[in-house]
Amino acid sequence: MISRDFLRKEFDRLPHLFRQRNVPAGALEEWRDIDAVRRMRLTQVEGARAARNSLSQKIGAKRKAGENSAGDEQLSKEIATQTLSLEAELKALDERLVPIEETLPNIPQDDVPDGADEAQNVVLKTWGEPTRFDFPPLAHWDLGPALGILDFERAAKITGSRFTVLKGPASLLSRALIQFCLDVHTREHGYTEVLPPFLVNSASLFGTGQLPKFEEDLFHLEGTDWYLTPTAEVPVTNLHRDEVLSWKELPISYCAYTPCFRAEAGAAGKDTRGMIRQHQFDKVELVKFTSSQASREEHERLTRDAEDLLERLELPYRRIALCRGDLGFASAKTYDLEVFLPGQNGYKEISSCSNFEDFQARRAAIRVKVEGAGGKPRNELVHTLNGSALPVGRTLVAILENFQRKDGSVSIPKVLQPYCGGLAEIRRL
RNA sequence: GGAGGAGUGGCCGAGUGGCUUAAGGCGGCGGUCUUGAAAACCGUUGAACCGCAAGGUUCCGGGGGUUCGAAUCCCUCCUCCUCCGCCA
Repeated sequence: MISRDFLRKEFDRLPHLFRQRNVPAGALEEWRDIDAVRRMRLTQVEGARAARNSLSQKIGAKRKAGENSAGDEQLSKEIATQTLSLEAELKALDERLVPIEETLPNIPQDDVPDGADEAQNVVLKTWGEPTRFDFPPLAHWDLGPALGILDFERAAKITGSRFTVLKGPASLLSRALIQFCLDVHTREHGYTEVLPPFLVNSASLFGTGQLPKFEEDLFHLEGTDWYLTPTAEVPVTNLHRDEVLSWKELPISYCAYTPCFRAEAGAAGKDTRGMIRQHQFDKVELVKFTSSQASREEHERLTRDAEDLLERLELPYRRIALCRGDLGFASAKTYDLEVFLPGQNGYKEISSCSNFEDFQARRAAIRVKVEGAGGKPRNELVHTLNGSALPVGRTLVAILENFQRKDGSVSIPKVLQPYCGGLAEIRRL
């Protein structure tokens, strides 16, 4: 959420700050008009309350002294009756104001490239060369079933489309990847591992920005307030919801493995083959809580932590800066990492590393006690960041496609072999 | 699932209708003392909102109600604890 104070003070600049960010037409003007009336009503209501409070005090004193207070009691009642409609109006204005504020997206950092959609994203760096083969490389949806390690048909039978059964070495590799990612982050990158609940409530989803705007992307458990988590970002960021942290603790860095569940509403016909876009996938996620001063630097570091894994796995990738129009709702700046997939002869998103600044922290009330002017302690909103490092399914796809050999077998990246009991290659089951 | 008990500031905890402007303690911050630190002592220290300011309003798990007045009484929901049942 954007602060009300900021909206007021910077109102004239808002159309510029929100350009290309998909803000409904007229929403800002509507917000300004309601806010102006609301402040007038608030002042009136609070004045009436102050009058009643002082009357109540007076009544108490009179009664104690044994004096008659009937006149003051009558007056207090009259004020209450007169204020009733004013209070109702104030409540109604709030109920119109808050939904507008809740659906305004975050404001991008000033170095985020202009652009309406993904076509205007900017390639910042490329690591490695697209893998070359002296034979026509297969896509994983052909390679996997041929090896007998990916089974899309039976998954569809058990559950439906956009699910996959992993078998034998694929299942092993999946497990190895989770372990590998967590080990590197905890032992070398300074993250603390967390294993959170996979079901989250609506307050948590509101905190990170999935609700109320994106409910259709989620799986909701009927008759409950529980949703299947779409990413570990939700439970892990909400670890500190409604808390005041100490500046000494920052930055806090967590990594977490969870399965992720996405309804993929509106994705019909997109990436329907293979296991690129699934209703359920495993992912290791990085989440940081930082001071406002440190968040840009920590964003670079977090992105490097994700890239480091791809480099160790010998997977060619590039780093993309998302343009304003392609930025997610809550993000102030996002780097996407794209891995090279021979089966599609192109780069495909494998990680998304975002700085949300105080947008999520304001929604989730995550604060830090800092020293303010004159040494007085005061609360400041933290900055939250997160990134995938790495999603297991897409990484598995990248390994299968990049490490395939002419005879249809697949070699296993060196760093993963110890995690696979020394297994060096996958052959047909 | 059943029966009891309990939710008060960053933490602990007092408070059963108006001297609560939430006592006291811990922790934090500043100071005195000290070569430095510790201890001791002194001071200070919740949040949101309206307002240029003075000042004001709201918040004692959430919501609703009674009352001139609610942390305190009533209703309801949530969470935690204890015991019982069931269970990996």
